[in-house]
Amino acid sequence: MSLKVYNSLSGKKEDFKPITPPNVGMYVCGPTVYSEVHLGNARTFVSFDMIYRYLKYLGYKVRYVRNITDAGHLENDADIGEDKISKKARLEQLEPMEIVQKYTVNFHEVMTLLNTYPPSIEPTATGHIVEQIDAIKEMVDQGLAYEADGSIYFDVTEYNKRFDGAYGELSKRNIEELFNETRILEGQAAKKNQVDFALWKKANPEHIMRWNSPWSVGFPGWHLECSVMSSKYLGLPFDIHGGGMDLKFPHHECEIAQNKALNPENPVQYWLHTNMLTLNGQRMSKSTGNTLLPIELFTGDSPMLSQAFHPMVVRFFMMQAHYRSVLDFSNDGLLAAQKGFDRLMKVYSDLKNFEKAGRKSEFDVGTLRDKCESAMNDDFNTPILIATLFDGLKPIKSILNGNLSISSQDLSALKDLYTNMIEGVLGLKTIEQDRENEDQKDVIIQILIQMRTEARARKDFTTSDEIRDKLGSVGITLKDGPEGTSWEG
RNA sequence: GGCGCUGUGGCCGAGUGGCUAGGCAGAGGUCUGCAAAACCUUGUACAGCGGUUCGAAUCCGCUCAGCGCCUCCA
Repeated sequence: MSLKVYNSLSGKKEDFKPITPPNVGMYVCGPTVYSEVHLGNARTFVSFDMIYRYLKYLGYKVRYVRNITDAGHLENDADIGEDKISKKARLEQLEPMEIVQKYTVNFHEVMTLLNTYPPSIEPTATGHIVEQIDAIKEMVDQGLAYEADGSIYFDVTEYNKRFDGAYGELSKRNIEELFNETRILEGQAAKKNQVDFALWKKANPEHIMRWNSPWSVGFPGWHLECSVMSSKYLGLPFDIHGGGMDLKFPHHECEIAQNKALNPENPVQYWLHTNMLTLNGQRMSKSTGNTLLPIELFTGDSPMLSQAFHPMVVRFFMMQAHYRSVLDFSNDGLLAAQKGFDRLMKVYSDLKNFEKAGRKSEFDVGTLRDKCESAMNDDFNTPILIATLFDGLKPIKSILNGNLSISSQDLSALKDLYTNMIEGVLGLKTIEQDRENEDQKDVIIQILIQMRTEARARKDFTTSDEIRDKLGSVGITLKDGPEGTSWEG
């Protein structure tokens, strides 16, 4: 069975056929680095990281391009629009590139904690001003963009005439209605039409991010960087373009228009969009205080959380939902995910250390692998993959305690399967403890355990229970098993 | 108002025209001085009302509820 992906452009699941196999080009819209990366961003990039990982698992050679938007992101589409980066810079009294640096570093830190691979290329908008100016010139020459008061706008009406009403093909939007919805905004008379969007904006005197261009000293429009950088590094057409659903319109719609203006064929084969994330059932919003930063999740520093959650638990939680479904973050959901994650990883880690293979196999690794792969081949269905991995836990436990025989060949295939799926595809890794600290703690607790064992041996349960209860009150749980007592906490 | 999505057992969350999702919690059992842990077993759910069908939670229609996008957003 081969990979199928849901293409937002057609609204259907389609067979995935790269243009030049085994190479795959994938472009994902990255963050605008003007504030700390938030959970929704993180989910999108974790989703595409999983997609990247699975494509690699299938043997594709993937060039994964994810941009950093560090300029040109307008606050709104009116002429009074201001660049997000420079606005923040004025607020914080910093150089614009200082803001960019600060939040780029923050973004990378969070992505590293969530165990995502870095993209193959991570281009910045400010590093491609020349290319953007060239693209604008080309569009002006073709009559698909016009100048107004030092700024350049894309002429959507003209584009639609030449491309058979293509504007709106991705977001399924009716261009006529967009025209009718025209609102009168102060100071935006320069545009011929409300739906036209900026390719170049003339900078106001107080605007501190600015570059020379043939038209004015200014900065590029937001949508242009992605068109320019995706085509520069992946060529046109390329295989996959991804991003959050909220970018479908206008951002991706505009990207398609720009790319078609520069090169008439469809720029992208498969458009993949990840769904949004809610927090306690509501959309995240700074104004209502319903927000959560990844860092707050990892440290537990939020009134919404009862405890800290390890980045791997967060990632596991995300992988338990399909990337095209809305995912609701809640403390209870994370708590349940943590338990499931621990159970899965415990057995997985025991499996890795298990060496006692038998002569024949009573367990069919191939069937399990097929199930894992068909789950992922069906538009990257990670919830099914995880369910399948859990299904495998029972026979694995039987193998571990000697009730089920497995050949050495199958044992290594089984280990490979779990490693490939858990670490490779899902991008999960075992939570490593602070070993040194743990060891010291263990020595102390072992002494108490021994005292309790002695008390129990002489049936002095008052003393033994006192030890257990006092340890319990500081969060250490004793577990009596057939091979003695162990602890957790 | 426009476009789109969702409504699944206590909670989270897949899927599907007839065949076990899975996780968490709960219940029963094994073990144990007791407890915890661990292990084993266990749930017959799919918003409501109509319709199509031999058969629908799965397809169609309506109703109700919720959500997202439509302005910057991943």
